[in-house]
Amino acid sequence: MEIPFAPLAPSGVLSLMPTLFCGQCFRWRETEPGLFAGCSGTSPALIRQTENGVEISSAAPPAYWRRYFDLDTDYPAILRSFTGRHPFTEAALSYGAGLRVLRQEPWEALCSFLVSQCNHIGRIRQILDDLCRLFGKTYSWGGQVFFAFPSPTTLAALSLDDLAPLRAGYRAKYLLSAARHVADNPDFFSELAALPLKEARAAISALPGVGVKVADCFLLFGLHKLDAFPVDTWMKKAASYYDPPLSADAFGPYAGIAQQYIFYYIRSIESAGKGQSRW
DNA sequence: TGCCAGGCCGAAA
DNA sequence: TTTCGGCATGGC
Repeated sequence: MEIPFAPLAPSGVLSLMPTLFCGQCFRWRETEPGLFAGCSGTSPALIRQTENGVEISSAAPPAYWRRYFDLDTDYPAILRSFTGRHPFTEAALSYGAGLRVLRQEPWEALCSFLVSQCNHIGRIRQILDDLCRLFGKTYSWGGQVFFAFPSPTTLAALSLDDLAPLRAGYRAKYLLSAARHVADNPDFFSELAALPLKEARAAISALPGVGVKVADCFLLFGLHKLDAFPVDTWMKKAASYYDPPLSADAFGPYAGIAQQYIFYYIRSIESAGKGQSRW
């Protein structure tokens, strides 16, 4: 049976490859060239990039995915505010054209970056896929099987032994403590979202395994606080690519967006140097 | 075999 | 306040 696709974004507005594979999320996969399968919340979707733009097939209403891809935020205006900062930034903005910072489910984003610490992209994806396959609800759409991200309540009821098959190492205990905290405080994320960046950062940093890096990644990718700026050792290592060093001060309230374009660009340079294919 | 990976934690200086 | 070893795991 033919799968119905509906227009989501016109050409030039949203580019799926940089958006889904820039390191802000880990569970989308490209099932065939230009076609991507993934799940947000309880909503599986197939999304494809065509010459006319992006089209989507999902049971969830278009408004859900418009919000997920942040299509009601004026990215051209934001990106214009970055012009003139530095030639390296200009190159990054050009390279990642169409990249948008997703409005992911906060719980999934928190878990994703707890798992990400001191880990490879491939293993992050593997661990999160296994987590969903083992403990998430199953959905089918378009002839494909999808696994939703398990809820905090579901994970809170598990033990370290239950998580052992994930091979997540010391990160497993961070997942469990976060799950138990959120399960005990159902309004945790909505309360954090209402706080200013500094206070929200302090609150999320109180969880075990959440340091400066995980906190800022969560604030940017989970709570869509666009001024969060997840500088990390990797970014510092890459400082040789730009002078003066990258600073959140240079990008104002949208430092997180600028950072992500630059991060994506640097990753491409590093991968090319190693002779690796797209990550 | 050794190093590294979108780090964090706790102890020591 | 900064520095540093340990922490789990697996790919290269």
